Parts: sequence; C-alpha cells; structure tokens
Amino acid sequence: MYEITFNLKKLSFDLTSFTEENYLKIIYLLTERNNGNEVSTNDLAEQTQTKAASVSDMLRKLADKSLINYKKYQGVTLTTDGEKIALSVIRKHRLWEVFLVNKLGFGWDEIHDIAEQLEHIDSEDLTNRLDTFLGSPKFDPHGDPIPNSQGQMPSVVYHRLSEAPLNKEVAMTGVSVHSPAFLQHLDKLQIKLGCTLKVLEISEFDKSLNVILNNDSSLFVSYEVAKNLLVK
Amino acid sequence: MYEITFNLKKLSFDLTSFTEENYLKIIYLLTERNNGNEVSTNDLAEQTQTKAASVSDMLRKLADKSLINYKKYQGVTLTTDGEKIALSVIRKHRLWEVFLVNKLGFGWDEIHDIAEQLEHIDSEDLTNRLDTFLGSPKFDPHGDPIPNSQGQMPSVVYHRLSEAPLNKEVAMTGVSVHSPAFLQHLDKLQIKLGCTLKVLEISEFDKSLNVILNNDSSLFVSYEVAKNLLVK
DNA sequence: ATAAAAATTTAGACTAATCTAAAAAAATAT
DNA sequence: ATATTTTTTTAGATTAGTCTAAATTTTTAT
Repeated sequence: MYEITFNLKKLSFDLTSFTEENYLKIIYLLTERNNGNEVSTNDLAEQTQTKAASVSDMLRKLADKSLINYKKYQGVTLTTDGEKIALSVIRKHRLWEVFLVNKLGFGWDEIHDIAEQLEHIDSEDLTNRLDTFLGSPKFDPHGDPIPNSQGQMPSVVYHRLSEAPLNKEVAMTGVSVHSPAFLQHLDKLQIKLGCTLKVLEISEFDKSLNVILNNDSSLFVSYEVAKNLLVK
Repeated sequence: MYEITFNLKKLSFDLTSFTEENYLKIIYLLTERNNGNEVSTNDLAEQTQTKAASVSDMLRKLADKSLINYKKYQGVTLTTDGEKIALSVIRKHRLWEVFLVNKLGFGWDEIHDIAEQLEHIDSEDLTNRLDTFLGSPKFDPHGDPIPNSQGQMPSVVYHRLSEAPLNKEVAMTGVSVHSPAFLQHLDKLQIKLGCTLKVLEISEFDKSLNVILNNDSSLFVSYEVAKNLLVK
C-alpha cells in the first residue's frame, strides 16, 4: 500500500477569496462599461445573480478591506488594490480561454463557464507558465485584451460595425456580447475574428446591413448583430 | 464601450461540492492504503486538516446523501456513488499533474497544490479533451495510475525497493510519498520514474542500500528512501 | 473483568454569504 | 416643491462548514 497522495494545508476551499474575486472582477468590467463611473448596487446584484441586500453587505466588507471606494447610496469604484486583484482574475480568465480554444479545440461559444472556474486557480507561477506556453497572447478568443503580468490592461479602441462608414473595409476584432447564442450565430454567418467586412448599405426599414465578407461574399446582418461586432 | 464579458449562472462557488469531493477523495485514498478497510474519523481529521468533531458532522451529511457507508464509531467506506465521485476527482487531479509537468515544465515536486485546486473544475468535456490532449496517459508524474473516463482505476501491483531481491534489476515505477522534500531528494540522487535499480547490499547497521542506478553508477540510499520507492 | 485511555459523537457557538421584509435615501414626475 | 417611485441599506434569519468542550463509546492494559 502506498501513502496518501496529498498533504492538504487547508481542506476547505477559501470561499471568501473566490467570492471577493468575483465581485472585484465584475466591478472592474461594469466600471469599464460605464466609462469609469461608479457601479450601482442593482447592477452588481444583477451580474452576481444575487439580491441588492447581499450586495450591500458585501460592499461594506470589501470597503473594510480597502478594495473598493464606497459611499453609501453612491455606488462603487475599485481602489488600486482592488483593481490589481480584478486584473489578475481577468488575465487568468482570458489566458485559460485561449488555452481552451487553441489547445483543446473548444469553440468560442463553449468556454465561458469553464474559464469562470479556472480564473480562480491561485498560482502566479502557473499563470505565467501558461502565458508562455500559449505564446503570450495579447487577445482572448473573443478579441478581448489580456492584461500583462504587471497587471496592465492594454487599452483598445473599439468601433461598432453598426457605426462603420459605408464602403470602407474594416477588420473584425471583437464582440461585445459573449452569449453562446450570439457566437453561434456568428459561426453560421462565418464571421470570425480577423475577417474583413465592408458595409454597402443600411436598410431604412430595419437598420439591417448589407455587407461584404472577406472581400468575397455578400450577406445581411441585423442591427442587433452589427451593434455587437467590434471592428477597426 | 462593450458589454460585460460574462453571464454568471451562479456567482458563489459551490463550496459544498468542493468540500464533499475532498472528503470522498480522501476516503478513497485512505481506504486504498488500508487494504479496503474502513477509514477512521481521526485519520480523516488529520488528512482534512480539521477536527474529529467536524469530520463526524460531515460523515453524517455524506451518509445522508448515500455517498458513504457509515455506522457510528465504526469508520466509513465509500458507496458506489461516492466512489464514482472520488475517482472522477482523482482522475482530474492526476491528468492536471501530467499537464503541469509535461506541458508547462513544472517539476514533480511543485505540482501538488495546484492540482489540488484544478481537480475540482467541473466539466466532463474539459477532462476528456485534456486527456486526449495529453495522449491519454495511464500514469501521473509520480507513477500513480489514472482512472479512465468510465471511472475505472487500473490495478497496479507495487513492490518497495526496500524489499526487492538482491542483485536483481528492477524499474522505478512510483513513489509512495509525495512530499516536495522527498521528491527533491530523489532529484538530487537522479532517481526518476523509469530508471533501473539493482540492490547490491543492505547495511546491517542502518538498513541503507547500496544500489546500482541505470546499470551504471553506484549509490547509497537510506531505508527511508528505499521504503518509499516503488519498483517492479 | 474492569479501570484507564483513546476515539468518536453531540451540544452549542461562530463565520461567511446569502435571503426576505422593512426602513431609509435618492431620483423622478407632475 | 412635493408626492411617488426606485434604489439602497438595515434588521433579522438561514445554511454550510468549522470550532471547543463535554458526553459517550470503544479499545487497551492490567
């Protein structure tokens, strides 16, 4: 018989840090979406799938730890410490997404829930080795930028296809919605990161766009789709 | 600005399943070490790094869920359902260890704590793709067998170097202790999985062994080391 | 066989994250 | 400007996993 294969330092997973990381990540992303303005309790409740009351409790705790700037009824922003944690989680999330797609062959519509779990694995060494193994990618499979190991998020300028000038070829660089349904729809249209698009015409009736894909085939995309296609 | 990059189904990590999985895994490994006999509350408390009282509580819960066979004061064994979960966790643990060593270049002494976290990632699809990506390995970097996707653990017969016959060349197939200190010691001796060993002599004084490594160099290993080297 | 020791369980308490319901504050609309 | 609505916070409760201390059961030693 052989010895036990493990020497646990702690059995119980640290739910606290998991939960904290989630709140901080969500605050970061909602702040970004909000052009840097405070995030509201209700928005957080929606994104965390909890109730506003639970969010209020948690905000007090995070503020006690100096991870957020919080004044009652005034919404929150991240402190430098809080942002550091948020960026580390986002870096891990996006690197794992690259792994799942580039190494394991997952589709971009299948990786979100798994990356949600992997993003909390706690090992800087692992994260940096993974980064190297993947060739230090700058963008994840949805086109989102990957913060570097110093916790710096590359700033990227986005334009939406729905606002692109007519008859100008642009490259598809990202999506602003990550739902499997949207991503699968793009798969069907053969629209993927890096493809080129040229808007020929916008319908007055439903705002749908007639576009040329890869300087080759012509197709129609709805305004809903065009609004969430990021191009440059 | 772009939309939030996630659509959480649940924010809070399921601590219950994490904890449950840990207990089941530990019960499996301790039962194996015990030749299939019941595992005691105290042994579980030691391995889980908790107190006996906490273990008692948890055993009642696991028994309520029909994951273990438990009669008060009599120790526990896994039910079929419990064993299924345990083997799935062990499979994931060992596959991730292979990934960490073979793909990311970690040493076998560095991977335990990371695999402890990765083993709880919940996605059968991920596990099976990882298995394929790694070439469906049968053993982890410590020589421990990897259960297959049907939850079957290959049965492996172990012998300890300390009990090997004299002057017979044997192959090193595993270790029965996984502490970094032990593994690093083996690294220094250049003893690794697959190497060959021939015991020339056992000292009457301290039971240390004079062995030939790889049919080449001669070295001494202590009884403590030889006891934890598995060979065939 | 029984007394002492060891192992295990129970009782009661604590913490973190959540909830519902109620109260309070801020925003909105007339 | 004030009444109404919406948002946010507080109060009090719940659950899971843990703890210490006390009680109980089993094992060991004479």
